[in-house]
Amino acid sequence: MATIQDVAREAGVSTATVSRVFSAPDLVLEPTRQKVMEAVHRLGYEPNFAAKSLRTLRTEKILVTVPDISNPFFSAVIRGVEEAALAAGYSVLLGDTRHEEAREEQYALMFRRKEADGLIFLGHRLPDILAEMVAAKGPRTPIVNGCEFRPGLAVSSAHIDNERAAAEVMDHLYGLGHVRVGVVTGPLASPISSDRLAGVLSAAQRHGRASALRIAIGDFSIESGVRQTGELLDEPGRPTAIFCFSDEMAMGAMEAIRQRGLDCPRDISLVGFDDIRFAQYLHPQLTTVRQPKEQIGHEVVRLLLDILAGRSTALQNITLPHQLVVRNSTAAPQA
Amino acid sequence: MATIQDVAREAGVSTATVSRVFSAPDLVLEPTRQKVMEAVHRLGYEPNFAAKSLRTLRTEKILVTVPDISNPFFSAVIRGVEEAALAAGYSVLLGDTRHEEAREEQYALMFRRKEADGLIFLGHRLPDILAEMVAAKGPRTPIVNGCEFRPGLAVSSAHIDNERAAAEVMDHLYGLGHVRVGVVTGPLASPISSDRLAGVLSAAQRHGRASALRIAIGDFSIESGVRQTGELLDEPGRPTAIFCFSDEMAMGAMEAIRQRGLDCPRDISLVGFDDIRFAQYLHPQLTTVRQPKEQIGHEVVRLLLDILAGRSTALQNITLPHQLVVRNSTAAPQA
DNA sequence: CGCTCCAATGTAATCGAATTCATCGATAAC
DNA sequence: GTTATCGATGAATTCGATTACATTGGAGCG
Repeated sequence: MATIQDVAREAGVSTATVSRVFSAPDLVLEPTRQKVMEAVHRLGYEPNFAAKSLRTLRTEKILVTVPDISNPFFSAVIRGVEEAALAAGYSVLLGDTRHEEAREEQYALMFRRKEADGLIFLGHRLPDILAEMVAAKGPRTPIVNGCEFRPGLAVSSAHIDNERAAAEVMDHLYGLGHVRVGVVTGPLASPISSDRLAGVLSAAQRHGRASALRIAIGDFSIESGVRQTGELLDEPGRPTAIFCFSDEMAMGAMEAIRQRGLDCPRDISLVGFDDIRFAQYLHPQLTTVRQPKEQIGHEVVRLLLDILAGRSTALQNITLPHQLVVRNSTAAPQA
Repeated sequence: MATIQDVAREAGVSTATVSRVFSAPDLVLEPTRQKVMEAVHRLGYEPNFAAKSLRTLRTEKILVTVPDISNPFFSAVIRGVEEAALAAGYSVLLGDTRHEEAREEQYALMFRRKEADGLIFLGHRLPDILAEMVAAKGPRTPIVNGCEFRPGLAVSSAHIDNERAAAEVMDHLYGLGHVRVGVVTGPLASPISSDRLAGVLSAAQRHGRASALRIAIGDFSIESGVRQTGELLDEPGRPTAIFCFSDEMAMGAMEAIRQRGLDCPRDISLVGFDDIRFAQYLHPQLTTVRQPKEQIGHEVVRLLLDILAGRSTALQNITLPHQLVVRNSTAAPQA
């Protein structure tokens, strides 16, 4: 591969001029620029990334860690991230942490080695190494959280109001006349689950139905949806409605409902969360909470770019609008 | 951030020794190593990636381009890639090309700038820049193709026997007694579609049913599944079975079938392709062709690592086993 | 005509780690 | 006791691009 020296020699100019042709073309005379570009094409020159990065201390990369790429919710957020990043001239380094702390730490090290200019994490944990960086540099550390919001982390973030969204789901179900409602949460360690659960509880109390509430703890997977919903359905005083904290668990819930010879929504109403793109093609079409997935991706990148450009000084925790999408999986309970 | 010089000074040794502590620990005496490591921890030193990369000409990264990450089939393959890459000390740079040539070229340039040691592309197109590299360096170019196989590209690859898999699907349908079969393909520009179509045609001819075959061209999306299946169902001489070249299109097909008041599998049998993890949770559970998604990811990384390590000299086009998974969406046609 | 100023370009230092070659001291061999 | 050998470490070069600073030549002005 040709280097900048080769191009300079070929074009009969200095390396500085060649460099300027790329980074500040208006500083160089048109005929010179042409000469250089010809040499560039003749040699098939492409600037060496490592050299450039070493000199400028910039990588033009954003590291994004995600608990599970195969989850359609996250892949939609990532699409948004990629889109916004690319538009700003950054590319995306993707890390699937598989919910494992060891992997999260591995990617944290990559970031510390300066393999990326900024870090976006879509989970709820911040590895110690990064927490130290945040403690040291404050809100100007180029680390941003997406989808979740944990005030203690002291990083900017973009997310929906999970508590309110969950309360709205419960309002919808109680409004239809349901009394006994079963809820399948995600792991309660994540704010995404605990916030939603808080919304569920407050709505239940407001409606005077707290004692008829049944809670099961899932892990956002289809399989846990099958299992936990199954348990809720098999208890005495079967609920007439199930609220799962993810669409995937709701898919599992549908299976559990069918396995018991029940019908959704006739016997059991079902609500999911996220509005992944498959939700409207399930049968019955799933009532769920739409998260602005791409928009979360865009916002999170915007927050990060503001930090990188030195434009932002204070933390920003952005709440984006969600929407309860009522489809065919919810109905009034049978008389 | 501390540099290797800082560590050397702190530990009272030369930079060479510090460097050796990391890259060749057995060349340095234990007490020295300890001294260095203490300094490393005291300063929180982490080698600068760009500097290392500039010197060694290696990035320890693999660039993976994929037509669409939000497609569960691809995200499963990517998981396999990530797993194998990480195990070998590489990290994954992910590029979502969204089926757009412009983006494919953008990532091709990244590769040429040496931002990654190797490239895995999961689509069917190889940008010109890369084709030139392959032409120049031959089979030792660290570029590998996954999922698809186009002999003309002259790169190693891992994939299933799409033609045979499609033929097996048709055998299954004809075996159940179906005569009029509708097929929804993907874009025929990709071998993945054209190979499967070849399998469909040969099976149809073998069974003497070629004239009862109806072909519609989709684009692998749910929406195109709804649309194309709809058209097939509305034609005179409605097929009794539909074979979609992806599970997502089959989800769309289910919707089209329901929209017309028909029942799957009673009125229409349905077969998908890929066996994404949602396939078994659809209702009815989807009969489909299982691709060894993670394994494709593993193999493709293995092929690439062989090239990078100089172990392989010739092209390798690896065919992995697929499996027809018969579930509830296929049945004998009504009498 | 001589001086200043500026635009265009060149020279050379620099980024941080890896690595070649040199050095030093200790041990082994004769 | 001298010298070859080897193991551990250091000094200095290198990777390829960016950029501060230096240089050159021509335009503009008095």
